Amino acid sequence: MHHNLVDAGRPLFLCRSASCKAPQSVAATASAGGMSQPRRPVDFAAATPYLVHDTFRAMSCITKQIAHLDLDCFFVSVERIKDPSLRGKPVAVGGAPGGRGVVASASYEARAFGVRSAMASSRALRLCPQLILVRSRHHEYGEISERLATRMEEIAPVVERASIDEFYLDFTGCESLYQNNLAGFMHSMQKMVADEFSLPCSIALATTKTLAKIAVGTVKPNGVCVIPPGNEESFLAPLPIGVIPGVGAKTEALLTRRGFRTIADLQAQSEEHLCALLGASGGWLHAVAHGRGSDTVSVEHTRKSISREETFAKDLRAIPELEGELRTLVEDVCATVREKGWRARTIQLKLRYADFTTITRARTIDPTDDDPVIFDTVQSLFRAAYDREQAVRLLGVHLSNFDDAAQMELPLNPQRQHREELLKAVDRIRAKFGDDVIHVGGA
DNA sequence: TCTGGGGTCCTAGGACCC
DNA sequence: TCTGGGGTCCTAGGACCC
Repeated sequence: MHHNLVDAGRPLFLCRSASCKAPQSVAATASAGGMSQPRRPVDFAAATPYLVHDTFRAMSCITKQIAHLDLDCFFVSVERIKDPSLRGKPVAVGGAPGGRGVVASASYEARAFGVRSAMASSRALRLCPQLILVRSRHHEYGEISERLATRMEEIAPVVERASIDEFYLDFTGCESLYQNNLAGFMHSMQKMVADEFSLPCSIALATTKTLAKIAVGTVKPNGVCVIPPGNEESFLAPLPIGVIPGVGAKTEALLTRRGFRTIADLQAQSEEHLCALLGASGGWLHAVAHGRGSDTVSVEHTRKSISREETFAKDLRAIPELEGELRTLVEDVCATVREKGWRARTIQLKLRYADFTTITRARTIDPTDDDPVIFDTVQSLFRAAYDREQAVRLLGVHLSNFDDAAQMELPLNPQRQHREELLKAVDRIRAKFGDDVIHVGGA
């Protein structure tokens, strides 16, 4: 993702990425008409010789064919499978309405009332009193997303899981496997997702990831959009700059102040001018406005950080209580790290006060996955940082800078081995009986 | 309006090293 | 007496995404 275009009004860097919010304006999309469905499903094992052939072709001809598949209000759609009575109604999945929850996903019926994701649930209910709020079941959504990705890997050559509800598929050079009718195949794929998973989705096909993502936003929900090569600039021109993934509220405000409204306004500027405004990120923005950008769909992805945080139902001040919360967060996050077989080097505490000011404090130590070691570090960071005048709204523990334990491991000494087994056993007990039944003591 | 939780990436500035 | 230059690592903060 590219972020940080703007910091305190100053232009900063922008990196590469692809993800974006839904655009408001819908450009004429060159959807291929009269498309026929492929006659048979593609068997990729059998197709390998073609793939090799097509890969060479793809390398020599530059034009990519990248699809972006985006599940429409995914969490709500999953809840509607479980409870069909939610169909056609304003529904939001999210946190407790009485507490401090926010909306994670809103149905299009709810969006008509102005309900948006990340909005406080209480505000959503004021905007739409008949709104049905459903508690989020993230685990379930993750499993369905996983199954869908696996299914897509059977019918598309290269699949990147961009998020729980977004996927990129690279069809470059494989047109012949789809009867030279990729546009038609987009519709087949959409139908497959509807038939086999009961999930609505939107799909766009374009020459870069960023463009496909922008395009899909113009046809949601339940749309298909194909941008034929060569039509990138004219497609983008009328869209507002805010649809570009990486241009968030701050950057949009900065650009608006400078008189930019549509992507056409960006296209009219030289790269130098945009760089003068935004620093090096201006170059990236210039490329995206002209329909260029990241076109590498990559299959594998390694996590760079693992974190847990919790906003309390009521602000807390008592130190034993706060440290108890920290202990739970540490145990949680450590279990995940051990599951992966990793060890973290950088341990970060996050502290948000009642007035929403947020600080982070980090320390880098020898690689570890050991609860007490990490807890001691977090506790000392907390004791040094906590301003006792203020009540605490949120605490978080964030681990990063991983050493792959399997990779770096020298043979374990017996003590270390014993410790590993102890920690794993504790994880199993916690998983079975709950987090509070057992804690690990010092090494 | 009153702001979740999980991430990614980027910047600046300082420490430290050669 | 006035102050190099490049590189890397670490920390804090922030923009942005779903």
